[in-house]
Amino acid sequence: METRTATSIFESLSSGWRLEAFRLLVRQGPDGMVAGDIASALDLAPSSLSFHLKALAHAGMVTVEQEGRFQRYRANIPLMLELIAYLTEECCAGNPASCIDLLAASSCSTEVVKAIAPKTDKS
Amino acid sequence: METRTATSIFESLSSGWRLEAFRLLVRQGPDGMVAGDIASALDLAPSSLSFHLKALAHAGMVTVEQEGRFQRYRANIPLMLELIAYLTEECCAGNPASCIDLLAASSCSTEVVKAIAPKTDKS
DNA sequence: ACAATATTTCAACGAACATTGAAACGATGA
DNA sequence: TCATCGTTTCAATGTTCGTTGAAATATTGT
Repeated sequence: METRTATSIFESLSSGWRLEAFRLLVRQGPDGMVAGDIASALDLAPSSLSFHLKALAHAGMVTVEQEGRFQRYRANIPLMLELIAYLTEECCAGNPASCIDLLAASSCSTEVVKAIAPKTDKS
Repeated sequence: METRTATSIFESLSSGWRLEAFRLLVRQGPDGMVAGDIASALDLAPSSLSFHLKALAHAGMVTVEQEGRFQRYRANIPLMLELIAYLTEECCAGNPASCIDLLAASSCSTEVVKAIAPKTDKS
């Protein structure tokens, strides 16, 4: 991932409204949400939400699909994970062992470990 | 992690200079770097670098320690991982299976898997 | 075609950010 | 203590961001 891409994503997540909108869409998963419902959920003016969704879409963090008279937005999970990889790869490169130890404390890694653990330990 | 904390961090990483500085410090690991060396490495005016380091420090992404007449900066790796956990926990909560599949494709998770794999498989 | 609905675009205003150079601060060594 | 070095602070400037309300666009149902 290029620096410019990463800064664009970070900028898109640097607003409270945009971060809440993105996390809301992450929670909805593949179903996504239409603009009006997002605006209602966040209690934000449609005009302002559109501004923020456009910023998220420009950064690639959400996708939009026309659905009748609605616009359905979805979180771009793969890109989110690319961003995480971008941040962590340098850490791992430097001192993999300590980075892994720290990652083990994160909730998502915990999920990963739980998914892998059964193969390593029966207890 | 609170939304406000996360947006503060994202904002701190939304500038090219700050992202480069942070990644540089991540690469240096526990050794960190003094301000002047960071300025040289990035070819940035000391005054401007100070502005950006202050922003990173305010967000908690770097720590600073006086060392004689130098100021030594270090990346706050644990906070970076907390941020990753903040982003990924919602994803995992919704549909753990697909989130794990996607995580497996990320470079750092690859490192994690490599670290765990030997316990699970001798090949 | 017309009206209603969903959403975006636009202009304008105020607020916040980034760069610059000069000045100030604090630590060091002669 | 004096000069020097490393770094930060400050003020000024130009740029970018966020909200608002009105207008425009696009889709649907009558």
